[in-house]
Amino acid sequence: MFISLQKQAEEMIRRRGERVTSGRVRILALLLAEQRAVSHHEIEERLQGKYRLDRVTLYRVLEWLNENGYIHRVVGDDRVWRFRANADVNPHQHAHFECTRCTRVICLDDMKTEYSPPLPAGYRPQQVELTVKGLCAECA
Amino acid sequence: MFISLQKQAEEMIRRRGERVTSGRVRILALLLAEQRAVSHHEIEERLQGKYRLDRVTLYRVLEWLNENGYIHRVVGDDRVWRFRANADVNPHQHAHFECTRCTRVICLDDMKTEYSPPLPAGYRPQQVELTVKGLCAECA
DNA sequence: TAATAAACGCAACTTGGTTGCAATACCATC
DNA sequence: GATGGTATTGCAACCAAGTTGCGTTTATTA
Repeated sequence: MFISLQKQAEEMIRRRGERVTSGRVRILALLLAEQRAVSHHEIEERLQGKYRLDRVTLYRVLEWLNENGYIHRVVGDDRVWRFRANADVNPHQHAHFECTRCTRVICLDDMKTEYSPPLPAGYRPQQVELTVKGLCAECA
Repeated sequence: MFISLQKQAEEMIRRRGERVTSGRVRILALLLAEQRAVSHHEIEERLQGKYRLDRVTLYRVLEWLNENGYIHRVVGDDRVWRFRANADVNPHQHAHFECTRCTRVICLDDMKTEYSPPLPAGYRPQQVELTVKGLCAECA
């Protein structure tokens, strides 16, 4: 299943001349298939059996994918990192929705805030993050 | 020092008929004196000597102050809670600035976003949080 | 001032994430 | 296709932030 995503993930990494490892491909493919931001723990659960990966490796792969711009991460109110594959949209301007009941996080990709609030003198903005908290469709 | 803030803090709690304890007063006063959001750890450091408080108690006091609306908390990219006394502004609409170098967090109180981005069907927004990341005046 | 319910302090625990290091897997080159 | 060097992996141990249980102390109310 998701063979095409595996291929797509592999191709994304190879194209940039980075080392293609099974872990990177599997995780990136998994995140590409996902509509929302998933936690380290959730990813670990899905990689059972012969696909299982050491938790440390998983952390490192996620860190690597993040640093190299394949994915991005958000920290929720439960202080847990959640990861999502980057669409080709501007990576420095995205919004998230966080459900206050089930802690699920989804990305609101279609928003295009160019909003930049007034900052004190000397402050330099680099990135604006907007999080809407509330109840998701299932919890509402 | 800050006697008036101690008094103010005490008065805030007493006025609502809640139990006035030295820990609550000290911490609320400390937060009232602060222009930015401070972490549990920072608060602990400032309460040395005869003012020192057990870390667990500190966590519990902060939790209590938060639940009772005296303060609010933000989680930064370092996954650490930071606390700030609530101004009398609308508590459900505030913005923060987070320095990507020194992790300092300040509150941008004067912003008045009424912005509510389009959500998927069935989703119910409760609160909008906007975080601007970048370099603070000292780190820029 | 005594009764009592809420707060506090201590110790032990949990969870999410990190570090060091030896073993293994990519991939470039032969 | 074999080989070697470097990047990645897995394991074990570790760390930091925050939580839980429980006996002791303290703030309030009568």
